Amino acid sequence: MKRNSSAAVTIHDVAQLAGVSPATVSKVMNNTPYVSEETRARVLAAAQKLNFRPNRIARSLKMSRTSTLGLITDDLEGVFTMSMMRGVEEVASEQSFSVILSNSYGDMTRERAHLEVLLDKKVDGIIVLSGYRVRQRGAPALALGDLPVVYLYQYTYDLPVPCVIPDDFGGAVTGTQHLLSLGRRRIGVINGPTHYEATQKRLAGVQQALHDAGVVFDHALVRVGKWYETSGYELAHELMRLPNPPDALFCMSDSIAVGALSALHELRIRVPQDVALIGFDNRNFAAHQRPPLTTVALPLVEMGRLAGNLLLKAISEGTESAELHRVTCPLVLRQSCGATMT
Amino acid sequence: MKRNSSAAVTIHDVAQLAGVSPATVSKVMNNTPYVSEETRARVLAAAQKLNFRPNRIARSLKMSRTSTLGLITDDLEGVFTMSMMRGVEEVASEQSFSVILSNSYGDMTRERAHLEVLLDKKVDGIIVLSGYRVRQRGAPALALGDLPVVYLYQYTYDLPVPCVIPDDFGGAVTGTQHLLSLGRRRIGVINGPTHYEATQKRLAGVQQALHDAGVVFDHALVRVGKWYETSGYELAHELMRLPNPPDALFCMSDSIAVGALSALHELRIRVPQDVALIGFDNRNFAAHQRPPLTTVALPLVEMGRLAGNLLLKAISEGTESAELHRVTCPLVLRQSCGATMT
DNA sequence: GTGAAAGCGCTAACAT
DNA sequence: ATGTTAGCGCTTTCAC
Repeated sequence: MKRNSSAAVTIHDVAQLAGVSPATVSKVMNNTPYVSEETRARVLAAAQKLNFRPNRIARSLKMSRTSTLGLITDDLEGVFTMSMMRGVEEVASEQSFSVILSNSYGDMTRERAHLEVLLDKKVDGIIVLSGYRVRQRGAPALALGDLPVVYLYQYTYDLPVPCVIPDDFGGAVTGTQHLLSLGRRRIGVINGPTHYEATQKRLAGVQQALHDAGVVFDHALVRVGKWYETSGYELAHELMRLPNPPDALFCMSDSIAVGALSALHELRIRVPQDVALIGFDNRNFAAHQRPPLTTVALPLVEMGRLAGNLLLKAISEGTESAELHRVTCPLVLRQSCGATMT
Repeated sequence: MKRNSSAAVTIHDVAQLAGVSPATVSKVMNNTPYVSEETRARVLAAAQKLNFRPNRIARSLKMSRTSTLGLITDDLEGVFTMSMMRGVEEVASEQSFSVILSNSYGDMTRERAHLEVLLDKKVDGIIVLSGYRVRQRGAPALALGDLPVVYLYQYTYDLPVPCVIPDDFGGAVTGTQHLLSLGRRRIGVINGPTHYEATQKRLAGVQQALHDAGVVFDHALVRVGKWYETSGYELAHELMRLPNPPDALFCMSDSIAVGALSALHELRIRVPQDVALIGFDNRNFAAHQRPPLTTVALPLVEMGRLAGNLLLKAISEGTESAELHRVTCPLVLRQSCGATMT
């Protein structure tokens, strides 16, 4: 077998073998109606025999559609990025679209360079993804003309494009209601840095749920730190040292919750009997804690899927909606709050 | 501005404006020598003015090279996948290659489908990545002809392709030597499930290092469990209950180490004073433990870079080496072993 | 129902 | 040093 055995079999070869014209083969391959059953069969047989696979590049050049999406992220290391990408890839491949992955590191020069390549390669649309928590940002680093775009885990007012973010507020409401339903009334909150929008939305959600339930919100029970374990550990200690300590801890990240859990263990405070503990994010380690961590999930895969679908829709329909989609954050019930298991 | 304002400006338009032939424009754009400085300047100016960007699809069709890599993974959720992808993306974009991302979920039917698309889209090469710990596997689900391929985080003997995996054995040796250098002699090992190759290599590494140092290896100090926190917690308890307990714990994943740490805290055993603790993987939570976890790093980004470079090299040189590359796992010094900090 | 012809935007001999 | 020509492999009017 010679080296270049892959010497492309083309539509011509098939045509010749089937005794028809290339045009007819094309019609058959694209399931155009009005081809006689008989020729269709002959062509198909020939294609099969030659193991013919249409050259998508040639097709793309002719049709100026590539069935390819660009996905550009500012963080190809972050813990949230991957699940969203997975969602995008899922819906894309369901419609036999491919996705080209680019990492800008949050650097506008790199973003522009990548966007240029994506434009040159004629992708049919682009998803601009942020790996960090929800943020507002401006237009892409390069004017994209009328190429469909959707923003994922971030939003913009500088461009009329669909944006997909989690409903942090609603998630916090859900988590708080859960705690409330379990009879907890003094709910401590360990939050992340205040400059994140998520931090504020989540705190607001707690307040709202408390208010709706007629429970007074005690500011003394709120602590702000980093998103990490160490913060959770220290701040849980602080909170439990209070004269009138909380009977529940709502940690605004699972990492914080794990740190808090460690503090609670150290203090011989039982979870969930003495203090109910709930996290946020649903990272995969949450299931492996003692006790397994109840948490409000970031619907990352769903968000990715939604973004992908919005983009695909924009591509096929040629119209975009500029809506801000907030995806529901569902409660994931495990043991750290003491609710019955399903 | 009309909707289809992006009405592609082509090489013809530039040629016309510059008053030369399309061929000349092409030469200029591709930096072919032997174009007079003067025309080059004129063409460049025209291109600039029209904001001309060559259509890579047309170029690809003509040259049958796409400057695109396919990356197919069996796990677009796993904790190791992302960093490797990042490495691949890095080296690819350094050479202005794009990478198309596909997820097979480890399913051969899906793998074949994705491979077909990648072939149809004429990618220049393919990386087949496993997101789970090192494994041996067979050929791709579809014959790839002479398209360059490299295996990442897995290897095969069914195909003469380069494979890139971490040096688990060497990493375990390094970790053990570190413990030894700190005066520890009774080294407990908490390992993952035995059916992983990594599990065996790492244990072998510990034995080797012990042997080299003339320290006898005590089988009673080895425990096998899952890769998760809960396992680490339970097995650390078991180990510390021993009549003659270990003075160091080598946990073969950071998750296990975190669980073990939790057990040690519970037992009021000080880390590192009473027991030195070392993990494996260098997950990002390792830095946020109390004390921060010393660990043997999985060189995932490096591995991705190497795989990418091998593929790029295979593409440009038209030749592959079928070597098995084991990438060194470096020690990441933090506080859980008591070594001086740098 | 099927085929001939033109062309998507580019590159690469080859000629000049 | 520059232009002419002939495709790359496919789709798509438009005849027949």
